[in-house]
Amino acid sequence: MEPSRDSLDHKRLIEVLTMAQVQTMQLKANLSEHQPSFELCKSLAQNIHFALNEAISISMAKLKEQENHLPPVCFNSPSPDSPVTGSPPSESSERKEMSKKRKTLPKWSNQVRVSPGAMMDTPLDDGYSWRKYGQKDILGAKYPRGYYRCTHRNAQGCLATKQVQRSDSDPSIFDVTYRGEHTCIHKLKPKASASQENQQDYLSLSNNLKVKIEGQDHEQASTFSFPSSQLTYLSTLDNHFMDNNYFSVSPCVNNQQTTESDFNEIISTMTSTTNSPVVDMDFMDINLFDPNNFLP
DNA sequence: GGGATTTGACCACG
DNA sequence: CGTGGTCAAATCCC
Repeated sequence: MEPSRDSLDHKRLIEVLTMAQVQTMQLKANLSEHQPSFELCKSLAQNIHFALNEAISISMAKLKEQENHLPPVCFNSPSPDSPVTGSPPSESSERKEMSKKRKTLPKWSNQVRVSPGAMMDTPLDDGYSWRKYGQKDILGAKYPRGYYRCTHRNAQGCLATKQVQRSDSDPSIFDVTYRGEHTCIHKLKPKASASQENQQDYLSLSNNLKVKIEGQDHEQASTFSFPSSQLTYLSTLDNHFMDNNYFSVSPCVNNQQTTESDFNEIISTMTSTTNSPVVDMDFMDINLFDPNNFLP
């Protein structure tokens, strides 16, 4: 039973808002710590901003949609194979029938920072079993890029692949780009059962894990971060293909003695300094990395 | 011996 | 034609 586009958008809206809420809790928790990580706060605030931006964008687009009685716009960008009734408006730009070979798979990337001491070549075990099928020196990059595909490609026809590249600026950061969704019946981590310690391993390895989802047709991208502490990433972001970014960690929320004012201050500061017209999709240009936007 | 990795060649795309 | 992604033979490792 195929859900309607409308319900998909609503679902997406809920996901995004849930995301914002989760990140907000994490931000609060972090601020209540003895030494709040500025980087973490910045990252969380940025993610919240993105999430809310997207939520507003969805809402406004839906509103416009209803006003104009236009066919629904779906914000669940992937799944290009789904035969959407209605003309795709993005087809105006004459793409010369992009050969069906590449570019058809959804793509998103993580930035994984491993703990500085552990300079392992395997940045982050994401729970899937990968098989390396290539390595390439990339122009301008200090380190080669590794190409991996799902081990079950032959057995189950799983087309998921990923690329891993070490950041040349910071060798402890790996840029992991996922492509395609896992169709394999996959057992999460053949190792130890999903014990708490094992999950703590994930945390220690992913000090700062960013997930960037990229649609194929538009440049719009959403970015979310996974902080090292109190990782409680609940949403599936886009359950079309986000399975392997699903980290379920015991929600060890800190004591909630955070002063609401501190938190609100940061948020208000952020929104006031980045008062962009939210609907525009170019919010990636917003200078969220200016520390002045976040300094208390 | 079987599966994973390495590595140069090949190919598609811009 | 250069670059990035994939193939596949050779090699490695258990």
